[in-house]
Amino acid sequence: MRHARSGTSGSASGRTGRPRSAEADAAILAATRDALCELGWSKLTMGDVSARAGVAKTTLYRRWAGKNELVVDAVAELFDTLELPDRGSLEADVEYVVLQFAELLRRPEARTALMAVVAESTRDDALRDRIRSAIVDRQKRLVVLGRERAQARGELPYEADEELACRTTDLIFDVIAGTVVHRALVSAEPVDQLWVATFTALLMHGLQGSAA
Amino acid sequence: MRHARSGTSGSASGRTGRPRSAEADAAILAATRDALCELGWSKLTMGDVSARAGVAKTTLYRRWAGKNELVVDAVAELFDTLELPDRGSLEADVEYVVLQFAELLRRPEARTALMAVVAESTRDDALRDRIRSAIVDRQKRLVVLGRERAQARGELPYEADEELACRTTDLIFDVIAGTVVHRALVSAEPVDQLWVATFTALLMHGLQGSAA
Amino acid sequence: MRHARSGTSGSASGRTGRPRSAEADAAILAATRDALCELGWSKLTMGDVSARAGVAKTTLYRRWAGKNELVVDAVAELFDTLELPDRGSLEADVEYVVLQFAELLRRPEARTALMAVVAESTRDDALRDRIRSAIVDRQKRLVVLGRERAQARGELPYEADEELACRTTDLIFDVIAGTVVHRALVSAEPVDQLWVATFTALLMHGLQGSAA
Amino acid sequence: MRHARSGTSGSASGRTGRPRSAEADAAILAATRDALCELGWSKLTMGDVSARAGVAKTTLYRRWAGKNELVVDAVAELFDTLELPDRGSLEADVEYVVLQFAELLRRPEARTALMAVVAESTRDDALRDRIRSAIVDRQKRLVVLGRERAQARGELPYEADEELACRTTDLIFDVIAGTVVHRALVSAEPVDQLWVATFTALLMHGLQGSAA
DNA sequence: CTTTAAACGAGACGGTACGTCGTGTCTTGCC
DNA sequence: GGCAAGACACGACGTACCGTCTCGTTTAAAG
Repeated sequence: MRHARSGTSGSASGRTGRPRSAEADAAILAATRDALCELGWSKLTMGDVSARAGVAKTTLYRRWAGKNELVVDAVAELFDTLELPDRGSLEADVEYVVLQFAELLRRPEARTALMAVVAESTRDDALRDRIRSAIVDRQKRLVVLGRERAQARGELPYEADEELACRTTDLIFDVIAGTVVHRALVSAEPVDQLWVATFTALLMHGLQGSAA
Repeated sequence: MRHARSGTSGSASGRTGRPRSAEADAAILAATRDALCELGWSKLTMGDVSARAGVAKTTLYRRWAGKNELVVDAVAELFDTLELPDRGSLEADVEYVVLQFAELLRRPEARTALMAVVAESTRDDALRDRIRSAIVDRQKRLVVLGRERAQARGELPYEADEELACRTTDLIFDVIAGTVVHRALVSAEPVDQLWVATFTALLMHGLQGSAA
Repeated sequence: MRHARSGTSGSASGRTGRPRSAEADAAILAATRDALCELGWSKLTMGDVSARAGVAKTTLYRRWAGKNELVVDAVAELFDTLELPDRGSLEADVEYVVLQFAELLRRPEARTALMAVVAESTRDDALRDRIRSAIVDRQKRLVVLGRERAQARGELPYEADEELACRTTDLIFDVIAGTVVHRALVSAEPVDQLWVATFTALLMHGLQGSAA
Repeated sequence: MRHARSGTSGSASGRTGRPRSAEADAAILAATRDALCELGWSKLTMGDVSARAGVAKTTLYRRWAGKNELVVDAVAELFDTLELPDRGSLEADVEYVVLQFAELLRRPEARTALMAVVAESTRDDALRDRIRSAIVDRQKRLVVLGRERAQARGELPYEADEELACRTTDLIFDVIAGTVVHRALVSAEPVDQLWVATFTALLMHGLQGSAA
């Protein structure tokens, strides 16, 4: 997750020399989110972040290779706050996760950063991998969890074919995340209760029809 | 679409002085797409575009306010090439438009630019409107057209409630465009025949279920 | 004397584009001398000079390759103010030029800059040439002038051997300039009336003895 | 000569704790001269010196306050190698010392460092004193020695006025050192046999004339 | 022997300046 | 007036050193 000499991190990272400040890491990521809110992606500068964090620019570059990597880590922490409590039915679970995701996308730091790093990742394989591991794959867990619950409830059948199940999970993830992002950022229309209900209904019918 | 004195453009726009070169406009937009391919959004510069187009920087700024506006116009031309020939059934039409859109998103100039301008638009209302009018609303016609054909074929019922119809169109547009973009750029997985078929099936069931 | 496209300077320098600001040149050189006085050579920065001159850093670098070249030009203007009015005798002329040179070396901008650029020039041939042409060779004129006057007065014989005359001129120049600089900057002792008289006496005896 | 806790230096300086490494001192000064040769004054860095000496930066700063002080000590060791064997006459002694000094100034570490520290000393009184005690005053001994020998030989009269003798010594020192430095570094001309002979002749006539 | 305290290597740290690049504006002179 | 050329003020870039600090380790003399 960090630049150079990370990997093992912590205990045995390097035996000699002054150890890296853990406070600095936290301060930098928080400062990055602050700056994203105030300035947006394109006007965020490394110098500004370092100043907000009360840290030297070199300290920043020692840990992250650039703005892209820094922002991915900063917003990944936001995405990790998403949860999926059991709402009693698949439909309710879907509605809940859609609303929660939409709420996250109302936060200015998430709005401005998410599309920007994805845009950069189209020309930077390392960045794409970082986004995938730090954000995408971690959130897929919500879909997996919802599916398992629905299967336990008998709302969805168990899928014997492992690979098919995986493809379905990916598809559902892309449909939910993609549609919400498009609605919120591209169409720039509100993700309100009515829209969520309509979208969830469409998705439920789709799921049940496909599963049949 | 242009900066200052645009609208009518061309012949009678301003009475005195040398008229603006129409060749320059085309050259600039083409050069912008070239530069997007080679350099990507973040490394594309106004100076580089002007040099590629064989045009002075002032000429560029006389027409567009900045990089954002220029790139929106440049990629909008790409999106206008999308078409929807009648494939005989709603399902076939959907598959076709999904494939065509995915193909567009394989072009490097579209990949890198689309997400980037959307990211910028989260903090720039004028830019959001420009994107909406130059790209989003123009492509919504494909959904409307598909719907009308399906209704003519009897695959979908006519919707009396105008506003409901509009909301449904928007939803379908967000689902298709959002899902494909997410698959292609965020998940970074291929949009192949198998995936398209699965996605279309899900969508068809969703539509039929909701419409019932 | 300048960076790039100088040479012919002025009229036909470059036909097209905005011409370089002559005011900027003067402001930069003045700002450089100011900064040398206040900060000294080692704490003078290009950024500070550009700020004092009310000019962008790029404007500075467009004209000079670096601090060394800039400072040479800035102090060269100081050296050009040296004059040698006819004081009636060779001895008086020598005393006058020594005093005037010592006075120049009391100016903080000259003290700090002169030795520094010479130090740099030991590893930079281009800089050495620049110092030679902008400062050293221009001041040698004072020695030549003093010699001619002394010959006209009959204080010194005319030298038939051109090359010998040249070597003598160089030697006298090194003796006067070197000794005064060493006294003022290395020994850091005052160049007062008494010292000048003693030094001049030594020099006059040396000249007459050698010439005999 | 050193930073902190020097003065008394050596054995009883501080009673307890690990004593400073004498090897480190020598390695650092040697590394400094090496670096001066390779990089010159302005590109010499404390970090580089410490690396060459196989020593931590802290070890370096524990002994010297900065680059200036370090370099003064490093070149002072060079100057201490100058000697003045009895060549039989004042003239021969002068020629010898001039040649030896010129030879020292051909060494790149001396060329680049000498002028640089003098330049710095114009704004740093402590540095000027250090240069004076470590270099200037120590070399003045050569002039004093030459004078005493000449007096013993009867080439120069004994000077009763102590203060006048001292002023004369200083003047001769400034003339010799200043002229040679100016010839070698500012005029950047070779100090060859012919030039030395001419300069020495001038000086001898000057001395004899003044002494009369 | 231990203790004790400074020296030592390594390297992270907050700063400052570097020299370059991109932006958007301006000033020329030619069309 | 459009336009190419290019200078300009501004501000961010990523790097290099500065001199200080914080670690863990080593080393000699005092107890």
